[in-house]
Amino acid sequence: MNAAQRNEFFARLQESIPEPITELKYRTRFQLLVAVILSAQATDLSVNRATRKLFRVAGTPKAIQELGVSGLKKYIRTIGLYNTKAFNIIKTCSILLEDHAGRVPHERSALEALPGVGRKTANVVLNTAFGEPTIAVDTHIFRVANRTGIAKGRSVLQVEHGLLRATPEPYLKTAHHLLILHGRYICRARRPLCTECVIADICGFSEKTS
DNA sequence: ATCCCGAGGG
DNA sequence: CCCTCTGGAT
Repeated sequence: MNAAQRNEFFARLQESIPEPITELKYRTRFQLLVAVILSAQATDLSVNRATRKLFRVAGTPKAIQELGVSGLKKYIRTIGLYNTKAFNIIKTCSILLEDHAGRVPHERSALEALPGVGRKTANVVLNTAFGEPTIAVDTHIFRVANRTGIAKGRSVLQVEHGLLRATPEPYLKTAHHLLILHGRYICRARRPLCTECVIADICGFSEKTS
């Protein structure tokens, strides 16, 4: 894909997606961090259902820490991987309180030092909470990048670096949400809606499957 | 490479 | 039944 096509790629995605923002519900950076940890291998709908009650009762590091692991589990039992997530979130709350004055750190290294936070979650927080030009490669973006050919790679890190090079500067801050929302609703894992896709003509995938 | 792990869709 | 969902730790 050449430079003109890459520009067209993002220009059309932006036109078709008026609000390229997260669908996770949160009020503070801390709540976003918790929601993103919970979103691993889970739908945002499932996460929002749980956090609606959780954040109403406990929306701060101190309040969630006071719930304890078993107390927190009661709110997130309907989300997959809840044992690990409950343990990690309680531990993350104590680290935030002890080392960061209860605030979410802006540094990648400090974010990735939190249990349950890897490169993908750190990238989401840096982009969504702090407005940094990061691209978090999740299951959707990995699929969209490889299918369309905007950035091919076998590993998520490979795709992340490819996307950062392939994305025109004006789209660096919104690329993450443009790609993920396109992947969720159009370029779906199964039965992608190529006939409704605004970039089908510059994508190598749809003609291969017809 | 494997485990964790509920809910929704087909 | 199957696959998929904004992964991380070992």
